[in-house]
Amino acid sequence: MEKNYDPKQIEAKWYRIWQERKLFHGDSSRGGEPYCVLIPPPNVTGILHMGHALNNTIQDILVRWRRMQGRNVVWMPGTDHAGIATQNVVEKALRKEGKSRESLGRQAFVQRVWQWREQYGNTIINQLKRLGSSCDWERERFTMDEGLNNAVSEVFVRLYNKGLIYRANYIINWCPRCHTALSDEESVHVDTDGKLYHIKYEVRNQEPSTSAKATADKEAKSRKKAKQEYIIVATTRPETLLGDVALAVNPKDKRYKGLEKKKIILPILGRELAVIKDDIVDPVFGTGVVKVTPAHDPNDFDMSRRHNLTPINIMNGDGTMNEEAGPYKGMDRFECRKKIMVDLEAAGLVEKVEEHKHAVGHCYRCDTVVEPRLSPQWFVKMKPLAAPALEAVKNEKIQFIPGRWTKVYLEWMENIRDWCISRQIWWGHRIPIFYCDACGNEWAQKGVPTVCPKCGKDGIRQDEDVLDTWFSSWLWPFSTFGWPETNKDLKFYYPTNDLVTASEIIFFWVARMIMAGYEFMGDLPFSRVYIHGTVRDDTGRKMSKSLGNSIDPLTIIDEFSADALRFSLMMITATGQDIFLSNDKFEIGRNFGTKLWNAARFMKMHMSGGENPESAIQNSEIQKWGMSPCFDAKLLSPDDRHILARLNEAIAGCMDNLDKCRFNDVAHVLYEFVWHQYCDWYVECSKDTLYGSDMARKENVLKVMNYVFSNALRLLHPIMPFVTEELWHEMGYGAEADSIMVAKWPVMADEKTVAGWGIDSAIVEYVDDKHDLIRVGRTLKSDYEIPPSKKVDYLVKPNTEELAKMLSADIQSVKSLLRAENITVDVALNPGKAMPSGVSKLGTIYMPIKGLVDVDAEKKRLSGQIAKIDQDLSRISAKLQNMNFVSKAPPEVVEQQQTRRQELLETSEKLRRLLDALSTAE
RNA sequence: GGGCACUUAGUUCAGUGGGAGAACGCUUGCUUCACACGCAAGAAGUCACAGGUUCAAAUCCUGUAGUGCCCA
Repeated sequence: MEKNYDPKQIEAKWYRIWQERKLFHGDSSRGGEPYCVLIPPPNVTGILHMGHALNNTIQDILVRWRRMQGRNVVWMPGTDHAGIATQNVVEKALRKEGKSRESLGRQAFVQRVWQWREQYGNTIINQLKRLGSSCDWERERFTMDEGLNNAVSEVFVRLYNKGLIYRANYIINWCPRCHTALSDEESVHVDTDGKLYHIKYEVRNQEPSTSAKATADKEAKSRKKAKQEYIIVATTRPETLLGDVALAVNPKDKRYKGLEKKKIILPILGRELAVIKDDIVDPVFGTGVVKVTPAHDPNDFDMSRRHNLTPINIMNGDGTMNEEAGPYKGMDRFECRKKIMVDLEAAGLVEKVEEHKHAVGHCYRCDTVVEPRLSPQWFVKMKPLAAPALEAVKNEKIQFIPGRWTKVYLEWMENIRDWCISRQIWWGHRIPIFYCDACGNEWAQKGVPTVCPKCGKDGIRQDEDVLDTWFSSWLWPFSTFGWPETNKDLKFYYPTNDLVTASEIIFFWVARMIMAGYEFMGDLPFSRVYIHGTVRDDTGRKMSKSLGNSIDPLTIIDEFSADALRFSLMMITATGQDIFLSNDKFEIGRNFGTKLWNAARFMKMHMSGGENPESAIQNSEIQKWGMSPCFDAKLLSPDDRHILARLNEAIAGCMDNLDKCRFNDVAHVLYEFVWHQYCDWYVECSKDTLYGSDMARKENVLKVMNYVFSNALRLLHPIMPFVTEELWHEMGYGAEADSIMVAKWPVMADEKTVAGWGIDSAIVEYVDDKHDLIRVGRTLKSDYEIPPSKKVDYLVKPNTEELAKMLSADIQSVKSLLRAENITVDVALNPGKAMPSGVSKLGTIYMPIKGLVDVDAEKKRLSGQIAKIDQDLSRISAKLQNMNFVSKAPPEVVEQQQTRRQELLETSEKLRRLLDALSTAE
């Protein structure tokens, strides 16, 4: 074995073998207990980023764990056609060729997108494989494939016929760059520094007049007489005033009493505006008067419907002004904003301009400022669908982890708004609505009709729009299993179990899947939703390509290995908290992988005899050592027993934390166990035996090591699949279980077994105390600047006769860890002369040194320790003297404090005695 | 404007009623026969602030300040 683990070839090799052996594949005919996870389908345009890496590592951990537990597992993979994003990518490529989608035509364009997908659409899938994701690739789906297409039409037709899909002229979010409607969720609000423009609208007194001319004359007169009257209207988008049809005030606002009787003149265009009263107007905002622009603002649109006003659309789909904008026709919306302010300024109609922070909608695909726009679109009525989905979360049939997301979900569901599902693009599921030119019939159906079902004529057209991509994603939990056809797999794996995703798509995806699950399957789609955090850079910014602060997971895999990436992510990812990443954090995983590797190398070395092959272990059963406890319980040393006890704890910790999705705790448990318990203590303690000549003991220790190590490998496998598989075979365990992927998940040894191994709390405590003794002994050496390799003598005075006996029988390991020449163990020890000493949990340890002891320095050292303990001691004593504490605190807490006080007292006393001894021995 | 998080060692973060923890970094020593991607020893914190509840608060409650996110 190499000194350092080289993951490159090894990771590729195992992934290939796993796939060849179909270890990722689940099949309902195998029966058993199903476990199913659905991948949040990444975009076909996507490339793997840290968010994906985190998301998929978590899923892979769950899936590999359950597989090892013997569950019948499917991790359903696939990609999402990402309508707008993909269309954008292909249009960009076309532009480079000097073409446009219009010049190609719809059919050719769509064909071109398919070509693009064939060529590049697998990028992210291949990247997921490098990460080690054990998806059931035979089942890979695409939201535009035939089956899912079928599911989408089926759902559309059903909802349409149920009256839950309707078409309406409504204010939607319009992206002038993508040239399509967006759902509310796709318009991302960004706090923006804008301006609040206060504009003067001319007020004229409304007079009963018969002719416009007479009015005009009178007005001309009155204008001469009195100074002009104006009303101030505040707006953030002055260009939209061209589409104003009214002004509105709050009916309770006394300042504007009677205003409705007056006539307001729209600046520039000179249109007459009505004044309406509406509760929605906030009297505190701006001047309390708002302009009403129904075609360009959702609130204004609602008002226009309440007050029967006709909207005026002033903009084209590309964000330029149309003929209704008069002199501004053809201008871009932002250019128009500038120009109109210049003109208003010139006319003296600008009262003031204030700085104003407000949230502006941006297209989530291209970041263009979204324009509210009135247009005919298709919507899904969400209220009826929401009811069972709300109920499921309320009564905890579906659980969010962490639980706080429950509120976010309920909040959104309770105020759910209809879902705009039509998009004015070409790449996507075409809306299965047909129109008959002859009889005006409109209907929804699957497939392509040739004649109108009503009149039988053939002049029929299909709706031009396509569906929102999420309209196919929300069916993912069952469409991927072949719905609407029923089949064994669908029955077996649905409802699925855990969903792992980010908070960003709770509304987009999670909520809608729950609704679709109940509507179309009559059952929930999954029972747990684990929401992980967002990956940020180390300054807290979201990682994004445009900021250039993203860390490419593939670069990390190349530099550190996929295992290192996965393990590091898990170590630093607290449940549901955001993660702050920087490159050096991945060293954690790499170093840990190397540690594991070397631990295996060490064992192998001793099994094969190392430099003396003739001392190699001769045992035909050697392959089985990892699989079951083959060691002789009678030959177990305290250290053996201790590590076996710790293994049991680690198994319990992993199980418990995996169950609760506390992945960082799983990683910490394993890190602590493998590195500190196993490598730092157990392996070090065992060296004496391994390098010794007692072959029976040596073999027994190796049996324990193999047993512990193989369990550790299995516990680690879900997090670090590659290195654990490699070591599994390297250690020969593969002869027993073909792949660690399907090796048995470790279970705790039961009480009887543990007792049979001679493990009890006393032995575990003894070894813990022995470690403490060794630590204190080492500190003595270090404090006296004695090189660790220099052999010295120690004297130990154990606390009890019992401990003395145990330690004497076990002294060899202490000797080797302290690099001691000789250790004298004696309960009655009383060294007559001054020497460095320390107090451990097991007893007092002395280090006789040649030459003079610096008594003052030693006194200072001990005094320092005493001071620290006395501090603790006085705090605890105060507590125990407090009658309130003693009477009100639970007895076990009081008892615990008393015990602790006793321990501290003893330690303190021993230290004082050492201090005294220093003085008297002089 | 509403909601949700967060504030603990130099840094990144765990901890959630009874002895302040980890990793990295730092200091010192170590070419100890698995591993320098290592070993050993160490230094390092008014647990944001102010009140309250409690025998007991980093932990629960209220408020303040700052940071971030989501929704309108």
